[in-house]
Amino acid sequence: MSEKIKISPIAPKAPKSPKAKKLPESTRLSRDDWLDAAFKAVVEGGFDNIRVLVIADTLGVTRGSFYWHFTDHADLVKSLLARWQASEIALDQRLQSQATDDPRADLEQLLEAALAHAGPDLENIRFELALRGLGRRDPAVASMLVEVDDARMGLFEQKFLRLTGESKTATELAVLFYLAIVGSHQALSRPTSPPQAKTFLQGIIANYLIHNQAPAVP
Amino acid sequence: MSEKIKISPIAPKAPKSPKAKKLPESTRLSRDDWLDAAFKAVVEGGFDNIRVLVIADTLGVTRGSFYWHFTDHADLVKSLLARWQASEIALDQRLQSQATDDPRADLEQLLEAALAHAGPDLENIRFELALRGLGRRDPAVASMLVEVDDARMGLFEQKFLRLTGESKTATELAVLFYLAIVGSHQALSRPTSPPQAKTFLQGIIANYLIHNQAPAVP
DNA sequence: AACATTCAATACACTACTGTATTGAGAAGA
DNA sequence: TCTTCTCAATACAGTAGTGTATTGAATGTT
Repeated sequence: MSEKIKISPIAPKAPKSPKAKKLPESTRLSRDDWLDAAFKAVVEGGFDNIRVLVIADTLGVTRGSFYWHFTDHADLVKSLLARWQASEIALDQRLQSQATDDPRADLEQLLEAALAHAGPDLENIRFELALRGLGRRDPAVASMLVEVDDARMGLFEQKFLRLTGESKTATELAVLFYLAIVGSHQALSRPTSPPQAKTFLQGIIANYLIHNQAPAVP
Repeated sequence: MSEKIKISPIAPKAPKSPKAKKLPESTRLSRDDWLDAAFKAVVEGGFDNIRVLVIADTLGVTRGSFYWHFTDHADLVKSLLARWQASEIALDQRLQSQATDDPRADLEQLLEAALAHAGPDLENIRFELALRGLGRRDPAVASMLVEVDDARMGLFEQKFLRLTGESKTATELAVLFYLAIVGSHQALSRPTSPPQAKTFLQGIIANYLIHNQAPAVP
């Protein structure tokens, strides 16, 4: 019937920018691909490093893709946080279900999970630290972190309670245990941190806080 | 002699924007005023929150002032880091000079300094955490932090050595002590952290790591 | 084949910054 | 008083980013 008159911007000459860095060169992108890329951006430069233009570049697409999968920048961040929290809850439940009858062994496993769960290049640790940084500015993030922290603390406390039989002591040991873990995250996330650092710290924490090998001092 | 012909931009009508927030309304600004303001910006939003336009606003001046005192944005950041490092070294030396003959008392004082040195609204702690965040992206900052950390560790180690008499144990206890302190920084810097949190954590650390009150567990 | 869906490219309008160059005003010295 | 520093205001040019609207190309679906 009527001829559709369409203004076309310019000729679509360059079909792909030749700087696509992602290996799955062929397929289209999913929402999770964007979340993965955003995760990496956070690991490398914190939450302020989430820039859709930049991430689009690393994915080898334009922002046209982004605004298809997400309504806006805030949506991306929110989704990323939600995904992290869900995976964190899942991890906690998995750890809880793996409890044995030896509280010390359980604590060792929890410690291992907290430090070794690091993932390739300490990704998870670095992400979590960045998240804590965000929590210092954003109350909503802060309370999410409190939830996660409390859940973890609950696990620790439970184990220490079976170990000491005394509630107050168990709480205090769990707190100390958790402080040491968070401190380790900082230490391990330093760029110069050598590979054996993890084993070193893990050994110290296990020795003194799980196996109570503190030296007797007059 | 010759008449100087000068093009004047527009009439300087508004002498001050009416949103000046700083109290010293009258005087001119010094380099340190800018550094103080940048410090606060970091405390509130990390190093990415250092924006000269914004800081100029909070100081009630324009960026004209900034580019008088600093060559550029990087200069401001560098100066801020240098000032922090210097004050940190000074603090360490002061603490070292205050040593008594009781290592435990010394350690308590070091712990107090590490947690209470927080300053108003935990400014110092929050700044240091932001700094660690920056260190994760910037190798130069990272090595500065390693220096500071090593100096502090040295103090701790020295005290624990006098306590235990054994080098390896002293190192390990010092590490654990430091991990707990860094962990405490994270915990205390949470927006919802209650005022008694500091005393609580401080008590636990002192009890278990300085006074060795770990419960005997079979 | 016709059509609809899904994903991506482009252009455009807008905001928030940095850095530079120039000008001006006030204080301090001569 | 005249001049020189010192510090700040303004205008201008440039960069980097968001968000939106439109178009286009593949990939199903019927």
